Amino acid sequence: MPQQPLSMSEKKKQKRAAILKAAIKVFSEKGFAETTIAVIAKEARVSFGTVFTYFETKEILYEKAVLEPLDEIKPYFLKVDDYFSGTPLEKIQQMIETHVDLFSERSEFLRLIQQVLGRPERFPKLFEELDLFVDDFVNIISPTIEEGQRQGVFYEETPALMAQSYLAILNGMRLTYINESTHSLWNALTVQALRLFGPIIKN
Amino acid sequence: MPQQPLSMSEKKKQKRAAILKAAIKVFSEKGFAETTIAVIAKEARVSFGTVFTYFETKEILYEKAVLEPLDEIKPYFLKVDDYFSGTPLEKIQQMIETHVDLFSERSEFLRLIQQVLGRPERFPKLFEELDLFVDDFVNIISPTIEEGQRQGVFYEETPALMAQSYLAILNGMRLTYINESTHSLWNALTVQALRLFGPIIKN
Amino acid sequence: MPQQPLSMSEKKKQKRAAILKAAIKVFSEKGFAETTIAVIAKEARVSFGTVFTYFETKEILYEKAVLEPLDEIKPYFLKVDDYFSGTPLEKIQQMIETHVDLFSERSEFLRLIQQVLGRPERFPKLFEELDLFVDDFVNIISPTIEEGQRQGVFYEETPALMAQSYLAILNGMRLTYINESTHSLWNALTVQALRLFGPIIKN
Amino acid sequence: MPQQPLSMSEKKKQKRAAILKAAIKVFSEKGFAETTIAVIAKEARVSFGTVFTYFETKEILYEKAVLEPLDEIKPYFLKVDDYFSGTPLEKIQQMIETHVDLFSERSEFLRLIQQVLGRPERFPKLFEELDLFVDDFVNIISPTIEEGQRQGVFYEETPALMAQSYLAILNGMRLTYINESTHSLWNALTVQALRLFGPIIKN
DNA sequence: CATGAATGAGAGTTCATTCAT
DNA sequence: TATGAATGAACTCTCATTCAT
Repeated sequence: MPQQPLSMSEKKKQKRAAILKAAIKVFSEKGFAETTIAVIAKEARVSFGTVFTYFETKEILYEKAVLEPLDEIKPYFLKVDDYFSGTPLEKIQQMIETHVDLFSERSEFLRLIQQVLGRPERFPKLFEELDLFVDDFVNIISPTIEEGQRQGVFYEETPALMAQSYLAILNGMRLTYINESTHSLWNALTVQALRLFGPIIKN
Repeated sequence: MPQQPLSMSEKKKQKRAAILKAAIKVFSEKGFAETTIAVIAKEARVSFGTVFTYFETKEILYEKAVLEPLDEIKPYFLKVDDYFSGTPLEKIQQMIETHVDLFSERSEFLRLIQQVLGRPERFPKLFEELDLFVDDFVNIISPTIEEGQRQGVFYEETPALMAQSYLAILNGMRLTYINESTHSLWNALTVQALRLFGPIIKN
Repeated sequence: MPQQPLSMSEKKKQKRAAILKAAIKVFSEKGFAETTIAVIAKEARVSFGTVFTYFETKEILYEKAVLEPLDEIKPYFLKVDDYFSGTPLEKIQQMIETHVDLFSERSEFLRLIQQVLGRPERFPKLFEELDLFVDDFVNIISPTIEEGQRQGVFYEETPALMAQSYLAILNGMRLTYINESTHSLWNALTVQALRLFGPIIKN
Repeated sequence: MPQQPLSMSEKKKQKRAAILKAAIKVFSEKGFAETTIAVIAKEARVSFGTVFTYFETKEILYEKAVLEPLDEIKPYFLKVDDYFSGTPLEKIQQMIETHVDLFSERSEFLRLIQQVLGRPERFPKLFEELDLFVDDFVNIISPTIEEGQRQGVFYEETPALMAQSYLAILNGMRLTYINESTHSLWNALTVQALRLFGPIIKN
């Protein structure tokens, strides 16, 4: 019986989640302007009025649809030491594999981020958020890069630039490539990303 | 009298060019959906009715606005031997510098390409065009890469992948970085791009 | 135990009254169309679902919200002999003072009535009710007017018209004036209203 | 031929006027909130899109629909000396007749003004306008009232109050009365209004 | 050719009302 | 009985496109 109110709010949470999931899907495919609330509602199997019950405006829904996936991938970028271990080279290698995997399985992440990066004046708040995320990533990853540099396996480059060029290549990975699940392609891309850090000879 | 129709068509060409230029600017900033013909017309200093005199629909105008810049940058990707010379390493280095320069000065190129790449189902024709462009680039650049590999200065990687990862990092370069005209940043990015081809130690 | 249902219905009555009071306030300020049930509910400190428990539709709630204040002021218009005494002039003078006071303290009365009078086709039932009220007032007040006429202190005018012009001036009193609680203004207005009945020289 | 451009703008003016006329009609009947642009468009026999060609928003259209009639009636209130002549009593009498006539023939004036007066917070700009209009009227009419007072035919009352009570009775005149075109009723109302100024005995 | 008025499909948003809990 | 989530009709406003001038 004490679960009763919980199950109530549980149902609401589920519906909210369903709408958000639908929004992420549709927004990532069609962008903000060409997405209609009606389509999101249909995808979420609710009436379009219900969308407004959970999200006040389309704009707010978009923000949530961007920030929620961002929060989901954040740990894989910011908790490097929790997820990856070994030598700096090994850690970076694991990280890259994880990131490529992440985007290959949930390409919406990439699309939404690209949409925001392409329109900084249109989505200033979200852009700012991404900017901070980049800064955080740079700060988190720098010590590992520096250690690798001391070990002589990474280039003597400012860690910030190395991190940013890595994000650039990640970001620039074409969704069409990504969605092709040819493992050999991923491996190759991973190696190429790694080469931004140090001179890697595949064996 | 025979000049009359010529000067007329000259005037018309100029007007058409003004509209297209305005369209490139506005589309690159606001994307297809959030751009209105009225704004393009204002930017081009013509009435919005005139836009339709030169371009049948908004859709067609967008196509031209994407393809024209694409044609403009094509030579710098496809006529590698005309523009760049020296050893493979030198050629690739010159090429990268040229491309980064190109995007840093006219970031609309990058924006428009990213818009199309982010919506392949929405702009199938344009996407196809970009796809062909990538293929062409890969074919053009491969001999140079292979020669570099034979000389032992480039990684032993399939040239296609190297070319594609290069395009990825170019594409992923953030417009905000790009627009900052700090030369040191460009140089650094150039070096990082070069590292996708071979192990480069800055001196 | 027999009190239980009584106290229950007491509680219900209080809640109903709270909602009606809130409705009167909000409807008088915002009119029918721009009032939302949600705002009334908030004002009454109940959930908006509860409003529908007590009043089937917004339309019905509006009717009650108009008629209840009307019933509240009715005695002051229709029970002239109960409230006022003395010569016809004295009675009318007292009446006017009472009416001006009434509207000055609870301007919602005036607002709601004006809303209905301004939209006879929209609120036919309520308009009819007001019409009957006017007729009743005319009938009630006529004997006093006629007596005053016999005494030579009132104009020789059809009592109906005198009553109606009096209602007109009452109705036309601007709420902004009314809400300013300068007593001198009220007195002056009272005198002016009185002058519709007979030639009054202030001393 | 020089008329050509004139006739163009003439046509536009006519269409604009048709829309405004329709707006005045519908707004006066249904109020702001319950009026839809579609109905105004239908009444004006244009597509509803055309309404927005001439008036940016519904709000702006309402403002024009209130202010234009106001401007139309203003002269009859503010140019007293141009329209009326004779003794103060005669002038005021003519004025009242004119005003009652005005409202009896174009009752929209009255309705629109009442709507604004009933919602000062909702229509602050329009309310302010009406306030200024009242002030102007008071200033204009005061000399005539004062002269009448010197002649002993008007009450010794502050002219401002006399003017305001006159506006009150005008404003409070019920549209149902007004629209009944029984001349005897108008005459009677005119006399009653006059009695706010001085003790009038009908003969 | 150039212009911009006219049109109406289509989108976001509001809100009365219903009804399951 | 009280609540508030769900619904969808209805409204305002935008804007590509057409076409008369």
